[in-house]
Amino acid sequence: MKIDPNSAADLSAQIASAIRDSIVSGALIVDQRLPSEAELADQFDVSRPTVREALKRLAAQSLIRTQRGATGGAFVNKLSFEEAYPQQITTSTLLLSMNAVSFETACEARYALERSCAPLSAKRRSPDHLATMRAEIHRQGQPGLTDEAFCASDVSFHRALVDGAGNPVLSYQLAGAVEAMQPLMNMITFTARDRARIVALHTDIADALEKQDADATFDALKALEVETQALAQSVFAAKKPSST
Amino acid sequence: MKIDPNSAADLSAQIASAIRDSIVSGALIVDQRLPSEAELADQFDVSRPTVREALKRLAAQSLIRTQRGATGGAFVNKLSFEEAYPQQITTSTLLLSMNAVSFETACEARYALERSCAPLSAKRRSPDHLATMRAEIHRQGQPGLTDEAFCASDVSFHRALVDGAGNPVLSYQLAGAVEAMQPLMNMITFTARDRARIVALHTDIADALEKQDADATFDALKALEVETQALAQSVFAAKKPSST
DNA sequence: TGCCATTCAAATGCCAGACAATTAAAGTCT
DNA sequence: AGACTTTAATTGTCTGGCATTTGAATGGCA
Repeated sequence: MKIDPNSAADLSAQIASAIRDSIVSGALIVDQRLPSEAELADQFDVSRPTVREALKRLAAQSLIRTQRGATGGAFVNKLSFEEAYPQQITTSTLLLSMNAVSFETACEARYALERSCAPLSAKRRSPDHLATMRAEIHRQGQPGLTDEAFCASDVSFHRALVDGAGNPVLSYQLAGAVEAMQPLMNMITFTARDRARIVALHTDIADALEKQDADATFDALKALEVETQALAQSVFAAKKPSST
Repeated sequence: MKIDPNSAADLSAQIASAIRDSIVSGALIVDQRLPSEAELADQFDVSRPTVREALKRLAAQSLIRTQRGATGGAFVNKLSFEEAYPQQITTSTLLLSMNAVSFETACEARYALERSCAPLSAKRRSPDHLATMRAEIHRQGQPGLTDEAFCASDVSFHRALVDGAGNPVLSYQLAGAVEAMQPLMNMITFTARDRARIVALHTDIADALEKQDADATFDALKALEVETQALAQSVFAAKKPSST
């Protein structure tokens, strides 16, 4: 594990990169303690603050955790799906907002991914998942619900659908796509009529899942995408009544 | 933007979190310059090294970039898909290796996601994408190719398929799923017979895409998943000849 | 002996001040 | 006007130090 003091890159970035490589390659294993900051400073021939900056970089990616005290230090962190979710969501959200991704593109991706869960979820969904979906559908039908709360419930509904597939890798990947859409969805104002249509489609999905009918689930999701795209188009068209 | 000096959390983590929130919420916009380290230290009432640790955390997530010199400083970074790819891949790889995700689960997720690109890719794939896939297929047929090179070519092939859908959000999400599988695939040794079967299925996929036949693409991907799962099962069974 | 309080040492968290390196802008000379 | 020099601002790095946390060793007491 060596660094180049003459490189253009920051020393702390190089050190972080070296340690990261050791973790990814498996040279450092989970829960293994890294040398103390002072020892690392010696090894890399830099000062302690520089080492600390490197460690903070790794901590920001949840690759290590630090613990104070006598037996403390930096430890290789077991990256869990739970820890990775928020990062994935933050990154996805920023990607959408900073790259002028159209609603259409984001929506297309989201439903394409979600449909990929349909067959698995139809096969494996637990009664719990179904109950969550039914509960969210019920909430979505309540009058007086704000648009934000409606969207949040929508996210919960779809999370349950995705989690129903019983595949943590899928759930992780989908978390970004589904949750990152929320800011975009929040830009839409839902009329009572819109909500009724969406609730009806959600009910179709839940019914199909209850019957463990993969094809019907798939089709209902497809219908929901079409509905969502149409709704968005009409809302955006109304907001920006362009000339001619 | 305030922090609590009595909180249990590190000051640098709190500061990073505060700035991150400002970026995500849109209070800080792309390319906007943050106050200098000295000014931030004043504002948050901490020392400069502490501010620096916070900034390095944000830099590790590509949320800011720093520039030295007279007009330098920390700037809100426009997070691009290209920057986000490697992070996504690193995270996905670690998630798989650290959480004892079975080959079966990872493979299932990967192909489920990939199949979601099939209809779009069949519609939109450019001649370029097709050419890349054909080239990789040809490479995969070459004798003397190492298993690692074969797997790398496999990844390129599937990347082309995914990119063919022409949806950057999909490409981003899939990058993690496809590339993170590579270390797992590398554990498999491919016989010439295995490779021939895979190449045949790859050819089926390319043919279907060329004809813009979404259903055939979907089915060929399904067949490839079945083949891959069977292959992995036989390899793992051979490696671990359990008792009885 | 067994248990509890105390002390100790190791490690991270934080700070102050300083210097080096870089870079663009302002100033100066031809 | 253009090329060169100076200057100021900013990040990158180092030194040294103190505060805080925390587990472990120590020692006293029942």
